[in-house]
Amino acid sequence: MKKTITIKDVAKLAGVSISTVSRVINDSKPVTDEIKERVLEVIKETGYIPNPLARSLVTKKSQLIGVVVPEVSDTFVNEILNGIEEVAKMYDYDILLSNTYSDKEQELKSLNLLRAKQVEGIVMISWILDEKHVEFIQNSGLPATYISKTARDFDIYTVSTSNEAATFDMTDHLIGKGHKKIAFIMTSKHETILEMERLAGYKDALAKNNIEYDPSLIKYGETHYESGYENMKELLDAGIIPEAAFVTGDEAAIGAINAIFDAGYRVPEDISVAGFNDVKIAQMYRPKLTTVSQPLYDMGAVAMRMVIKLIDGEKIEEKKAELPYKIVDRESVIDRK
Amino acid sequence: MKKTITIKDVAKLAGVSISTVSRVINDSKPVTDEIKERVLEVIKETGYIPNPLARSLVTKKSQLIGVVVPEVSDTFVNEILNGIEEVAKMYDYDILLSNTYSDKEQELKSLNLLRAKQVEGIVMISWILDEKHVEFIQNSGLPATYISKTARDFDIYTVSTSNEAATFDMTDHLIGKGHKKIAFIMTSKHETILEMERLAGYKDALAKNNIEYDPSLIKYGETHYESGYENMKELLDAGIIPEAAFVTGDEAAIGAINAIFDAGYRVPEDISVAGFNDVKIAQMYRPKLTTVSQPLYDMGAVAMRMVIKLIDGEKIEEKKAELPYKIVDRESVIDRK
DNA sequence: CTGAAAGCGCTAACAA
DNA sequence: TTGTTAGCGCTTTCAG
Repeated sequence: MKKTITIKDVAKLAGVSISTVSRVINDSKPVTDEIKERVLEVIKETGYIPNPLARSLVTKKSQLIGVVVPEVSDTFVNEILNGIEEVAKMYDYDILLSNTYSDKEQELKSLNLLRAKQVEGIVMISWILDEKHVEFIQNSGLPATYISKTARDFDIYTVSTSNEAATFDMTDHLIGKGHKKIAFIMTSKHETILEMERLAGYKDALAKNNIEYDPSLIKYGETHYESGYENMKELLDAGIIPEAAFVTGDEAAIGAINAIFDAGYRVPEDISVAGFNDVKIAQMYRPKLTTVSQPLYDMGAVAMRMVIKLIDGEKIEEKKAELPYKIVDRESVIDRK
Repeated sequence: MKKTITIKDVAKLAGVSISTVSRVINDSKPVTDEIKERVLEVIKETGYIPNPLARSLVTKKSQLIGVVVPEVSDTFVNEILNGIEEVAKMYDYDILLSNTYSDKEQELKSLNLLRAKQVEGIVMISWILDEKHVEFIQNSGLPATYISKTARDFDIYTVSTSNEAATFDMTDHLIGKGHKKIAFIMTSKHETILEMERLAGYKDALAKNNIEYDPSLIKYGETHYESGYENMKELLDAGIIPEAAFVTGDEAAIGAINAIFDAGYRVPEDISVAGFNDVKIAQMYRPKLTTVSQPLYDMGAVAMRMVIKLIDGEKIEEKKAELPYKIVDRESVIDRK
């Protein structure tokens, strides 16, 4: 173990007081050039690094921002994370990452933990916002932004894309391609706000096109591959063969496609499949996935930028940043007309 | 802003000294039950959380472990990370993540940064170990482990799988399936240790089976999808149509498969393709990828466990943990015999 | 078993 | 411009 060298050592070696040293490292106050140089010299020689812990303790600034995510290994989350990280680095913040596995209990724990760790702000990715958490964060007085699909009803800083509108558009797009019997496989559970909004979008599109709503075409699940596979398989096993399936997540959509393959059908010739998010694999997979593209990276970047502004006490005009989505038409949806 | 409540407040409210409060939160010394309860009561009421910064400052333990990775969004890295995180959480450590984009310069910076942040140990994932970095870490006296494919020559704590043996085995496996003209697409650049080891494995397998080595079948690249696609495309465009392609990374392998598709060939009927790593998508993709499976999660877990042992001053018998790999035979390789 | 006091490494008044 | 000093919130001797 190496003895760690402190500000005192530097001061002694340079023959000045510790405050002077402090001043040169932060250049917070003027210091004579000559002395400054001498101190810098010593710092270089000794390889001294200020202890950020001690510094944080007094300044109450940790240069840490807490990021809570439902699941790091989810590619969707991953791409948002890239945006978050980039901006954090740009402003010299470090990130404390907390994985909640979409567990509400764990989410609260993470929040607590992060607060304890003295983070200066929080970015939270959560499909479904919980009143309790919002309250918790607001009580803590910490600057925070949410990346979510269901933040509309809260008076908080959010970045999102319009979930309902996107669902509507994709459904409408599918109908436009001549599909009528459209399975709707959600990557969210029953009775959540997310589900309600999506279902509303789906139903509205149906209604607009005079197609009757058929509940047996609806499935609830999760974002991962297996969930999509299972749900589609259940449909097929039940003898329900849709013309198209709209799965609200790309990984799950690919799962669905594989289930279709395994049941002996072709995609898109027999059944078209559309996804949501436009994650990397959407382009890697064959057939390339038709999906709703969201500016994932940007969402992360914007959210992070917002908390930093909040930390710095800058004003933000608009609490809700709604980023644009778009339909990306690739190979997994066929034109039936 | 809420006034944060400190140990002093708790002490006053409970009518005891701060040392007593400290004792009950750490239960480091015996405290009368009655008093203990009173203090606990106050803590609950006030929602007091000890400031870890202050604590770390005196104990010199940050409960932080630095993890430096080449690229978080790489699925390979991601799965290792899961193992790392799980173990960290188990032992109550937090993780400070640093992304280097495989840049040697950045790697050194990250290391410095982490050290400054007072991490107690380091886990580093790096394909190619650099003498400088190893030296840096060793000088810092920080407990560290490396997850790497090329750590053999250093006297450091490493977890890895045998790169050369795995390459040999897969090549041999391909040959066993009746392939002779086997393209070898590496996800590493020319003139790296990694490349040399892999090439050695490949050549040895060829030699063992009396197949002549053909340099025009060899390509160098990177781990990502695009790189695999490009390399395969170049081969095909040059009129070189192998019977099989061994790509030393799954994402790149899928890229290669797509290049083959786009050129109008079938996989595996026309060209077999094998990958390396057995990342999640290897099973999601169709045809399912034949690949070398490495216990990614375990590698992360083992590495993390090692640093923690190191931090705790426990002895570790073996500096090199070499984890087993295995050939996973799925659908992307056909039997030609 | 409990309290007083020192001190972790640093910043920020306050004097000089 | 510089040094002295008082903390930041906590743990840990050291007395009692």
